[in-house]
Amino acid sequence: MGNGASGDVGIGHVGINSWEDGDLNTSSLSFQRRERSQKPEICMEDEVEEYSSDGSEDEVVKKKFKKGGDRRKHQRMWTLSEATKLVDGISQFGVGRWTQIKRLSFSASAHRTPIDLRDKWRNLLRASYAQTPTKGGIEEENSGRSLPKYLLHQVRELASLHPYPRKDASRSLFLGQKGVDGRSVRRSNA
DNA sequence: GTTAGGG
DNA sequence: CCCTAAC
Repeated sequence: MGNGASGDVGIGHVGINSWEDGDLNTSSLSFQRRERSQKPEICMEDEVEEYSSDGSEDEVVKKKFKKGGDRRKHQRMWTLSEATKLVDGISQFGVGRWTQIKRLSFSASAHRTPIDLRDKWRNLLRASYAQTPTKGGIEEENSGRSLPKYLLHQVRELASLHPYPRKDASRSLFLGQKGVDGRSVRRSNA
């Protein structure tokens, strides 16, 4: 718990993931690219993306290369917990508040920039839009690879509720009102 | 500085 | 995921 970032992220499986928290930014103008796509390639036997099955968050790079198929250089996989947290954050503050969401809901995430959240939301929207065609004849049933139905439903609700309310982020919520923060939407920048 | 859109 | 443009 050296950094305030580590709060709920419980990675107790492997002790190699040290690149969890701690902004290792070079603080320079030249290297603003962080160390994305350049993660320390630790060739371990098998790095499986496994969660604690219930409440523990997940945080592991998609580097599942077994003994026979070295497939490094992959992207990060957004998991259900992250998608849930994203949808949850949006349900709390509203769409288009990535910076705020990242600061509150993803404060423990070293990676995933506000832009990343928006990117994932875009993909989620695409999935929520391409679902439920159970009529007509085109059955694009989920191959079980996509997100759960309830998640898709939440995404659809949020998308239908407000595309991107640049006015207010609080109130008008009923999906999972966990406690609307009293912070005004006037969070100007530096 | 942040959000939005496209590659 | 990364870059660019607009707000």
